[in-house]
Amino acid sequence: MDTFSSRPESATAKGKTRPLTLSTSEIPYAERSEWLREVICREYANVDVTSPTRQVLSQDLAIYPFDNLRLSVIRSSGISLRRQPFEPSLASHDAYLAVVLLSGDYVLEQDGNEAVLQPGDMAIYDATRPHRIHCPRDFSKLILSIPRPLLRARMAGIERCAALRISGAEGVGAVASNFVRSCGQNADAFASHESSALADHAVDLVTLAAATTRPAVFSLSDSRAATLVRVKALVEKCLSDPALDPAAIARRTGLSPRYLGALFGAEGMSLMRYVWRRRLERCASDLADPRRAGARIAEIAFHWGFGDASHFSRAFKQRYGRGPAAFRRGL
Amino acid sequence: MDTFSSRPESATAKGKTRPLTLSTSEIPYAERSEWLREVICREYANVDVTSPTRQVLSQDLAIYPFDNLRLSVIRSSGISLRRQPFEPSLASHDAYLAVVLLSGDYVLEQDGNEAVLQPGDMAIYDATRPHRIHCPRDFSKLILSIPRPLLRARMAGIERCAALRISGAEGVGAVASNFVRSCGQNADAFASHESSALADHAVDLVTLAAATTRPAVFSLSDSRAATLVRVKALVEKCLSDPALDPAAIARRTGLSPRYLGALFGAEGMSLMRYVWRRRLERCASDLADPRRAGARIAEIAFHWGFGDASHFSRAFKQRYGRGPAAFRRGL
DNA sequence: ACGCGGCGGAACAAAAAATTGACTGTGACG
DNA sequence: CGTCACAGTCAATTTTTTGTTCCGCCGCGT
Repeated sequence: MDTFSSRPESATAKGKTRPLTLSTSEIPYAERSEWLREVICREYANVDVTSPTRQVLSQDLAIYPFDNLRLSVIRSSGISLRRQPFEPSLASHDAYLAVVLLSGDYVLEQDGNEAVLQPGDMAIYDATRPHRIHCPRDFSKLILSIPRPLLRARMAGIERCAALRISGAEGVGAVASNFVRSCGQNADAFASHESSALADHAVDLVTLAAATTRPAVFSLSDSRAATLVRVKALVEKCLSDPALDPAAIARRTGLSPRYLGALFGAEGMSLMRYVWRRRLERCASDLADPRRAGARIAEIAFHWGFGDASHFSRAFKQRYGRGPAAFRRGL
Repeated sequence: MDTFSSRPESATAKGKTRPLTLSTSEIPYAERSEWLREVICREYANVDVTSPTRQVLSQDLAIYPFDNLRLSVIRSSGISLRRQPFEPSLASHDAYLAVVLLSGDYVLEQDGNEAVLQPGDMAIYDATRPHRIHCPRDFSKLILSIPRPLLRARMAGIERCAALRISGAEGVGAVASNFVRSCGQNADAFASHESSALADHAVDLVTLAAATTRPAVFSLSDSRAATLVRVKALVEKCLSDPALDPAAIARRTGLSPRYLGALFGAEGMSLMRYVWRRRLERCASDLADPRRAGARIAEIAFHWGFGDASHFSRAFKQRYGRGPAAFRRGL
């Protein structure tokens, strides 16, 4: 278990995050292939590892915890990875991987799609389903591991995208790719609340770029799930409106209040309950945000649609165990 | 009205945004200064324009509408801008400007803060309040114009930050600076809904970086920060009074000397230390000013409240690395 | 060593804000 | 259609902030 060079640290006292670093450099040649397979299986997905050139494999990787995401910086010799149809998966691996190629060549195949990446390009694929990755020579890349629910919440049609290539040459793809690269370069210097904010932006930018690349896939309205996503997006926009009630949401979405109730009921939550939960989450996030350190608690509450400080205080304590003031001070 | 080269287009049918581009290249030398003043006043803020080197001014700018923001890409010869206290303002100019320096030198002063930028660095300032910008030679920059309400919604303490420098060398500042630069490079390719999403991210990142840079300013609560600003303004007025001591400031502000100390202590500086720094900066600015080339150094020092020339010389050397005379000769 | 002016700590009063408790309507869910 | 839980209100109570005064410390010039 401790063949590995350094240990993960979620966060030090100062709030800085420290990476888990791994390297083949200390591993005897004969064992590298097996060692690498174990590492990749443990950290990303169950795959077979082979060397396309029959040369000795080498790889260095640094994995930064990034709120719910993980950002990995990887330098590697040529390598081939393949995931077979029936590999079992750990729940913790139920994620999409967004890969940003820094140098070298990278070919990714999944579900009959083939993505050939140039340095700077990005690709998204589902780590839990069969895929093949082929890199004929030395290369380096970043990998952003995005838990499935997180991604699904922002992009309804995500299940339909396999090995989706996003050009890093221009437009939103370039911005997103650049952003992830900046994060990779500066990952040592982030405090934990910063990582968390940046992770949010990263997911958002990647999905935005994906949507731009493949508008067709995502507009196909599938069913209730798509509607739900739409409604949630609407709610998100209106959160700060104190006069937000089921009727208003119904009007703005063109659905009947009853149907809305049913939609959310299927998720085990009522519509208004969802709204309140989101509002509380926004407040909590503002309270934790140093940018808002000077703002009065009641102001934050009011800003997110609460009409009454005392009510807010109670609701908050109910959800987070401690009152808003306590929450702000000792996270 | 149509002295200008191309027209703004909010959005074409395809959703692409097109920049408004302006250039001095077609303007006769004699009219450039006036033309540039008009352009800057129309697009950004009412300022005076001068050439620090008495050379002919030249400037190219492209302004991209970016949802509620505007992103400008600017290349310019050396230039000095100054906004006076009582300039009237258009409502449309009620914005903060985030400037990202691409190349050259840039010195920005506002409310007693001085920001000296390296390429890659960022700074935020309030376009509606007095400020001075000094660029001794050719430079290029991006400007992100952020409407005040937009910024205020995300950052409680925004009113307090004047000429806030954000290092682009590392951490969140680097990510934010990079992001804005990416946006600038790809601004031609964005569809309007993309611009709008990116604008959101840009504001968020800039504020996040700002918060990281100056936690002290933001950890102050609103009212305390407001009194601090008030005190600083008072100090600014009295700088040249040699009999300015904590007691005098206390009397004039109606606060106790002790409280004043605590106020400045929160910013990591003591009251008199601040006064000194400001006096030195005023002296430095006078020393660099060709109009005062004839004034004796001691005269300048006395004028800004120093009582003793030798004391001044020592303090100056401590802050600026060289003595006042050397400073005046070669910057 | 001595006095002076500025600096920052502790104790404290007043004011403002946050939290709690008791009580009331209304919508959610069976 | 009844029950129940929970959003909202008002007043009482507790905690935090805002400033104050008093005091000792330190660096500086003599």
